[in-house]
Amino acid sequence: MFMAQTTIQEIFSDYLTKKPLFLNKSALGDNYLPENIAHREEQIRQLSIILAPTLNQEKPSNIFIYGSTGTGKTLVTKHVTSELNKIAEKNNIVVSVFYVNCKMKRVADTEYRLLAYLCELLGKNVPATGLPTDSVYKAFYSAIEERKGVVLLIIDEIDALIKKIGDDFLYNLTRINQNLMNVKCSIIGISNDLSFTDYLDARVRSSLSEEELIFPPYNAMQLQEILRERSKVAFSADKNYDGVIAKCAALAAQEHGDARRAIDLLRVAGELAERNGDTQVDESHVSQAEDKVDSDRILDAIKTQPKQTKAVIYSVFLKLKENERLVLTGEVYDEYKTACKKLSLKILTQRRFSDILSEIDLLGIINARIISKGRYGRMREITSSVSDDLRKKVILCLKEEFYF
DNA sequence: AGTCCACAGGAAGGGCAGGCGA
DNA sequence: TCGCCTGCCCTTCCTGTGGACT
Repeated sequence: MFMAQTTIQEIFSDYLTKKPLFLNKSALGDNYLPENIAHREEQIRQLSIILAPTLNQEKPSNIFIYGSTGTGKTLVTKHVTSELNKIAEKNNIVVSVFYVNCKMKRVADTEYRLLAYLCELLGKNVPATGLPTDSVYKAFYSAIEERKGVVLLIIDEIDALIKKIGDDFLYNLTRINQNLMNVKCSIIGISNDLSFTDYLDARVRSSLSEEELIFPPYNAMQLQEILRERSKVAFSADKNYDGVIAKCAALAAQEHGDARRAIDLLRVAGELAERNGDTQVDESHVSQAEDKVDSDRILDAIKTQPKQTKAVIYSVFLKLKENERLVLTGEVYDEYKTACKKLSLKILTQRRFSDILSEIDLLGIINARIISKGRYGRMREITSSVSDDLRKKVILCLKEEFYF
């Protein structure tokens, strides 16, 4: 007991006396808005031009923004709209900006939930279930109407939502101004999927993408510059981080120039160094960070899933461990049934099971493709999109959660 | 050319939790 | 409180399908 206490005291006093690696870790966080956004000058300029009529109380065009993950779409949009807000406020112009991310599970992943969430943002509470959708629309319209002036709705990861619920919702949104008297409402849709508009009805497509902006991926040099800017704020100034930054940038550039990944790598490398008690971040920390960033993302995604989905993931991974490379739908369903019996969980039908497989495919946890084995049937061929180590970790993690 | 497998995935509907108005 | 409505999750029933086999 006494030993333990000294150890705790040692840890805490060590922490206090040691010079911290991080000065301001939030500069490497998800919600950090830097003052200068490097290599996005053109996109910022274009977006500002499109949104400028707002300041005359005119409705700006609806905008569609494309680009793969970590190309600065959300950041630029938030930056430009917040600048717009500042100027509007200074000149007593009424502009309201609302941001929703459709990937938020059980918050904005159906038409009803998204509308309910928007109502909440607009200051009107709508119950989580029970109301007909058209009355939620009415609540939404009246909440917007109270705003006056111009309302900008930023809908992030809109491709994920539309693939799930179809484009009727977008059709209603594009006609929103017909239902509004005092307010002009514009939509800024953000999509990771460049071919997303293929899914849309022609009418929706033309009215939603009155303007289009494309965000190209960053190259390694650009990523380095971004990281250098951030590291100036995040870390103590007396150390040299060039090697570390170069490595983070190179790794992220391989993954279609994803700046978020580069920043995550740098942050996690710093955290690992700090935890080890090292005084300097070096390239070995980045290598460790690479594994950790991937596994944390997948583990987080899995932890927030409902029980049945977890059981399906568990069965897939367990079967993959046996079969090494790939598994087929039928095999996994059998494994799933066994797992459910063990867990005294209700066994869902193959139909529902098939839908859950599609969902975890969309989450990027597995890769499934439909193959035909001739007279031996048509089925999904499932491979893992995560490393063996991580798969083992997930199995252990779920075992712990399920108590066996 | 026709058959047949083992599913994929669409359509319809049931049960449940929860809201609303009378 | 009650009857009726809704969205969500799920089941049941069904049609469609690519290609090995006959």
